[in-house]
Amino acid sequence: MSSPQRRTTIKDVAELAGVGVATVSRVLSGGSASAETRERVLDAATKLDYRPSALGRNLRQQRSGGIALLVPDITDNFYARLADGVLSCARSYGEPVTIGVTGDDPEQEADLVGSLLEQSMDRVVAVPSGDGEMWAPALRAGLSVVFADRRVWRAPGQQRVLAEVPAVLADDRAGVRTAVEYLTGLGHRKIGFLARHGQSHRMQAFRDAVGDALDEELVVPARASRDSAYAAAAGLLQRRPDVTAVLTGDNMLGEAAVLAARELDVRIPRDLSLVMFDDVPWAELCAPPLTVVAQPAQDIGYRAAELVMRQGRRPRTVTLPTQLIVRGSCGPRR
Amino acid sequence: MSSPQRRTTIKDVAELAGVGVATVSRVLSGGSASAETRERVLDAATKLDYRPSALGRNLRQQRSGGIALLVPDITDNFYARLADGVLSCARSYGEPVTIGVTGDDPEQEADLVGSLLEQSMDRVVAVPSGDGEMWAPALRAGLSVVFADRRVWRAPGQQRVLAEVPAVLADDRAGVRTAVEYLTGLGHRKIGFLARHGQSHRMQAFRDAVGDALDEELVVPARASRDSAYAAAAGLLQRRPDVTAVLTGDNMLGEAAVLAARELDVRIPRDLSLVMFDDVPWAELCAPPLTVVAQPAQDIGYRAAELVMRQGRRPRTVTLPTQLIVRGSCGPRR
DNA sequence: TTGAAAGCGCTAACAT
DNA sequence: ATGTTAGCGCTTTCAA
Repeated sequence: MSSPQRRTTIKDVAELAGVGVATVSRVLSGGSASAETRERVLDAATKLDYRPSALGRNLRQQRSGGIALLVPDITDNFYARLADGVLSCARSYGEPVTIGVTGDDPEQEADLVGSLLEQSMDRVVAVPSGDGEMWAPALRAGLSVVFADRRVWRAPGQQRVLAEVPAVLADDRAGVRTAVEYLTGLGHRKIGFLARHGQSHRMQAFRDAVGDALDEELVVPARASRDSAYAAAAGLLQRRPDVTAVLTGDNMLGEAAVLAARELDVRIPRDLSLVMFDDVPWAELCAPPLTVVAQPAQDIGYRAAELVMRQGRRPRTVTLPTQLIVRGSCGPRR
Repeated sequence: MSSPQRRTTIKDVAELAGVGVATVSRVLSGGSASAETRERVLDAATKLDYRPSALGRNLRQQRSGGIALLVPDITDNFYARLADGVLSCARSYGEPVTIGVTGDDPEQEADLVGSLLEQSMDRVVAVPSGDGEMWAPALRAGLSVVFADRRVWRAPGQQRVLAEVPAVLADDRAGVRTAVEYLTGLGHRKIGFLARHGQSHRMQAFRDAVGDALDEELVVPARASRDSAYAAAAGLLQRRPDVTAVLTGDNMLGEAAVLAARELDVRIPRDLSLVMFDDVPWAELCAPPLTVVAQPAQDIGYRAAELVMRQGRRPRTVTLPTQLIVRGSCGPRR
C-alpha cells in the first residue's frame, strides 16, 4: 500500500510556472495578468492537476463556503424534495451542502447552529423549529439565514432582526382556504384539522377559513413523530365521530389519518373526506387516491438557496403558490 | 445594523487565563495540565464563550473533519433513511455531514468526489454509481471510503484496491431468493424482475434464484429516473402479458409497477402478484398493501458511518438481513 | 503587471 | 507542566 502523496500546492504551481504564488492566485481567481503569464500558470496548473485547497482559502477568508441546510426530518418526502432543491442550486454554484436534522426540536436546532458557527459556515437555509431567542444571536454572529417552508414565531424583543430574514414559503393561507372551501362546497360542516406544532401558521389559516363555524376541539396539534401523528389522527376520529372531513397539515399526518381511519373502520371517502397538505408520489397509489394541496417543495428549496447565495438586495419574502389536486378521497357529506 | 463582532480566538482565552496558547489547546483537547491551570483555562473559555475555529484546526491538520455522503437521489425514501442513519451516527461523533446527490451518474459522482478532495474531506460514505476507474484514484489520494447499499462493479485492474473498501450491504441475495421462492410457492412460473442498472447484483441473484426457468426477457433494466421506471414496468407488462408475478429492485420501480398495472387494467393481486424491494411507509397504504422485502436502510447508513469513523481494523463487508413482509399484493397463479 | 510578505487560528514539535 | 514558535495553503495588501 503506497502512502498518499503530498498534495500539490499553489507553491508547486508557482515554481513550475516561474512566477510568484500571488500571481497564481490571481490568475486562478480571474484577476488581471498578462496573456503570457496567464497561459504559463494555467499550463502549470493543468500539468500538475492542481486543485486549490479549500482549507487554505477558508482560513484566509475567515469563512467556509458552502450552504448549511437544517430540516426537521430528511426522511419526510417534503423535506427531501426541499433538500433536493437546495442541492441542485448549490451545485450550480459549485458549493457543498451540509445537512443537519433538527427533529423539529429547538434544542437540537440550537446545537446544530452552534456547530455551524464553529465551522464558520455563514450561509444557512433553515426550516426553523426554535423561536427568535435562538436565531437572533446567530444572526448577530454574522450568519446569513434564509427560512424555508415556515418562518420563526414572533419573539417579543426580536422582531426587528427576525423581520430582516428572508423566507421562501408556500402559500399556506390560500392552500388551506381553497381546501376548506372545497370541503364546505361538498357540504361538510365539521371539519377537523391535524397539524404539527410548527405549523401554527396553517392552523391560524384554518381558523380563519372556517370562521364562525370554528370548533376549537377539531384543531388538533401533533408532535413531529410518526407515532404522535397517528395518535392525533386516531384521537380525533374517536373523540369526535361527528367530523365528516379532515384536512392534514402535512403528508405524515395524512398517512396517519388514512391508517387511523382504516383501523377504526371509517371509510374514505364514504364516511370521511380527506385532504392532505403536500402531494407526495404515493398519494396517487393510495386507495382511494388522495386529494391534496400540492406545494412546490423542490422550488422552495431552490429559491431559498438562491436567496442565501445572492445575499444582495433581495425581496423580503417569496410566497409560492399551492394547488388543490382533486383525486378520490373526498365526497359529499352524508 | 451592528457589524458582526470579531470572533474570540484561542489567543484571547490564553491572555485572559494568563497562559500560553498551547496550554489552552492542550486543555481543550484533553491533554495534560495541572488542575489549577485547567480550571483557569476552562473558566476563561466559558467567560469568553470561546468556540475553537474548525478552520484553523482543519488547516493545521490538513483535513476537514466531517463525513461526506453520496447518494443517487435524496428524495428516494430508501436513501433518505440511509442518510438519516449516517446523520444520526455522525451526530454522536459531533461531525457535520456533507451530502451530494449523484443521480446515479458516474460523471456527477466523479465531480462530487473531486470537490470532496478540494475540501480535504477524507471520509466518505457512498452508494457508488461509477466503476473502479473512478474510485481507485480517490482511494490513492487518501480518501477513506465505505460503500453502502452496493459495492462497485469489478474493474479489471483495480480489484485489489477496491477489495480493500469496506461495504455495508443488505442481504440482496437472500432477499431475492426468499421473494422468488415465495412466488414460485404460489405457483408462479413466469416472474419478471425490474431493476436499475446499478442493481446488477440483485439481477444476478434473481437469475440464480430462478435457475433453469430463467427467461432473460423478463429481467428488465431501468435508468435512475421515475419516467424510466414507469417505462420499464409498462413495457414489461405490455410485451409479456404472460407474466403472472413481478419483483422490483427498489421502491420507485414498485411504484411504477403499481401505476402501470393500474393503467393497463391489470389487477393486483388477481392478475399479477407484486413483491417490491424496500419497505417504504406507503407500502401499507397502497391498495392492496404491498408485500415487500424490507431492508434496514437506516441501519445500513449508521453502520457505514461508524465504519468510516473507526477507520481502524474492521470487517471487510457487513451484510444486514432483509425480511419478507407478506401483505396483500400476491396471490396464487390463476 | 508582478512579487514579497503578512497573517488567518490552530496544533505539535521542541525547549524550558 | 508549560511556553515559544513554526507552519498548514491561501489571499491580499503593499511596494516595485
